[in-house]
Amino acid sequence: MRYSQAFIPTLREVPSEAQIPSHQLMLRSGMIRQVAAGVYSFLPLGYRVVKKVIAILQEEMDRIGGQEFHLPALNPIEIWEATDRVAAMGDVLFRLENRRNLVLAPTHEEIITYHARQHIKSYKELPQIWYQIQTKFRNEPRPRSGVLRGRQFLMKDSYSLDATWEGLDQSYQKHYEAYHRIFSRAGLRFFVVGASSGAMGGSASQEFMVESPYGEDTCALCDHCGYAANLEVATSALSPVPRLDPSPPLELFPTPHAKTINDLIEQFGVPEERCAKSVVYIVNSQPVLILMRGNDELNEEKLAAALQTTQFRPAEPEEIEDIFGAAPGSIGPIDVPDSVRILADTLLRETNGLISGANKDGYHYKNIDLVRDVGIIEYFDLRTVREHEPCPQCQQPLRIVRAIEIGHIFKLGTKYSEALGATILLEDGSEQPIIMGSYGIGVERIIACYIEQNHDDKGIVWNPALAPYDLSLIGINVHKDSAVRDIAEKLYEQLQQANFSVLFDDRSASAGIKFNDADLLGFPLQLIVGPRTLKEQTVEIKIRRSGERLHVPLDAVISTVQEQYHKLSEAEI
RNA sequence: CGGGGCGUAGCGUAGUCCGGUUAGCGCGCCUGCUUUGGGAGCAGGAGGUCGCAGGUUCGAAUCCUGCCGCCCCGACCA
Repeated sequence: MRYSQAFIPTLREVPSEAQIPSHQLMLRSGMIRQVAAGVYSFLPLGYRVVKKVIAILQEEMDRIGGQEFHLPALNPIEIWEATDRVAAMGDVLFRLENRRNLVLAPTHEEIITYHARQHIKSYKELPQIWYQIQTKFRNEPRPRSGVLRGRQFLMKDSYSLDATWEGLDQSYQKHYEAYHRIFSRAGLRFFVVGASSGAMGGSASQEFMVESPYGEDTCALCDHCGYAANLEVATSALSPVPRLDPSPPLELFPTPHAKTINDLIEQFGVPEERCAKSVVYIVNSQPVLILMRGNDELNEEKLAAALQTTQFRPAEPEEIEDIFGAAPGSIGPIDVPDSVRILADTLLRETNGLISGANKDGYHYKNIDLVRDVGIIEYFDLRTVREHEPCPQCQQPLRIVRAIEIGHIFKLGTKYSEALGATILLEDGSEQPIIMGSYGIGVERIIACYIEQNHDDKGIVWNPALAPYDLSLIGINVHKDSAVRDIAEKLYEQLQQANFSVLFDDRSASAGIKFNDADLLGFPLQLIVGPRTLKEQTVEIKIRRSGERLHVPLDAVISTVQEQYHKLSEAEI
């Protein structure tokens, strides 16, 4: 491609809406332009990167036996009602209501299961891995960070169909390995965490994560043993609050100025871990009292897992007054109405000597014994892990980091096959729903994360794997200096014959503009043809990542480019 | 959906508080000449419904009301 003919609208200044480096650089390098919040056009340069990512995805999915589909983005709403996901997804699901009710698919479990139901009848036809790379639509309440969270985005989604749970394990493992290869080939530094399966349903789930301050997820990591978990499910090795023996007697005491756990600690000198914080949630319109140790933070994802529902919310202060007869700062587990279900974090399991509200304004109880004084308590892991707590595997301190999710693998089980009636006959003649897995990779996120990890103050630093072009061929004064022009044109031809994709900067712009644009676009190699080096019958090769410059005799240019390019490609893997 | 910020030419912005020439500047763009190894110089030029609608006023980018859009924080996130 000749630069003079190319549509690559680079920007010298950073558009004010872009806050993070990848967004700024994708705009500045002319890869993308915004059309609306969370909606972007990929311009030719950016789309070349998309296509390279897609090629990697296809190769690695094909390698594990995946078969590529192209499923429709327009789905009849009925199929989404059948799995109850119209309600589950709420406003995130785009709906079209002219003539026939349709939705824009945010994911494709339903359609995949629909086809499986149509045609898969026997265990003999399994396993299958079906995938596609397609545009997904999700009406995100808050798109952000450029293409990192869009309302329309490209996803590689795949689905495994198995007859047995062991088969699912194998399909899941294949994806795990394929995902490792994909992200490694893309040049990303990433890690894998155990994750919540959320509203998708199903059992095991892991997320592939890129550490970044701009991430929307938080993970607990152990640098010592490699433990890694999304904070939604992370645990630590903290010891439960030990029982006192003998159990001291229950005692009501006035606490007129204590509204919070910290007030109790400051005013009465009680140890934090002996305080039981009471939190009230309304779960399916029923009140639930949740006891947490001290100032431990309730984790709503864990609560959802414990309750097996996401239909809950914190109670309003007025509701708490109505139910407990006391303000939120004075409630506790003693003398609660029978209708209130009581949950407690496992750190409080069957312990005693606790201080908590008395359900009477201005009073607390001390020496509460959860076994002696409180009715039925259900114990669950409900707390949010904090920085420096001991790793659950090796007791070394945990690190808490922000991360961007680039891939997610799920053991779905039979949720969708049951809802849509996708069943098979087994060897013994019995009928059983197909056992499914679901696996996703965000294409734009790979690109944005790559740029987050590979840029400098001049621009992007592409590796061969994702680079939109292999190299920039820069002709200095091409339009005036016929010697430069002839050599550059000749190299342009030869490089293309040697199968390199080349952006030939044949513009009449000054050298500085060309150098800066080349650094901004950041192709792995720059080949600089100018009168200065041509006097010595050489041209210059600049390696973008290292900044290293080689002066190469004219007859050795192609072979040196091949050699350097090969080196850069090797370095990635 | 709650909180905050912003909306002036392709990009970045001044002016808005305190209404008053023809809305200013840098970059980019067009023409000409001179330049050309890290974002050239000179000269000339084009480009604006000041987000939209209504209101106040002799007069509105500026004040008031409503709406729309974008960004950030939070909630949400299969």
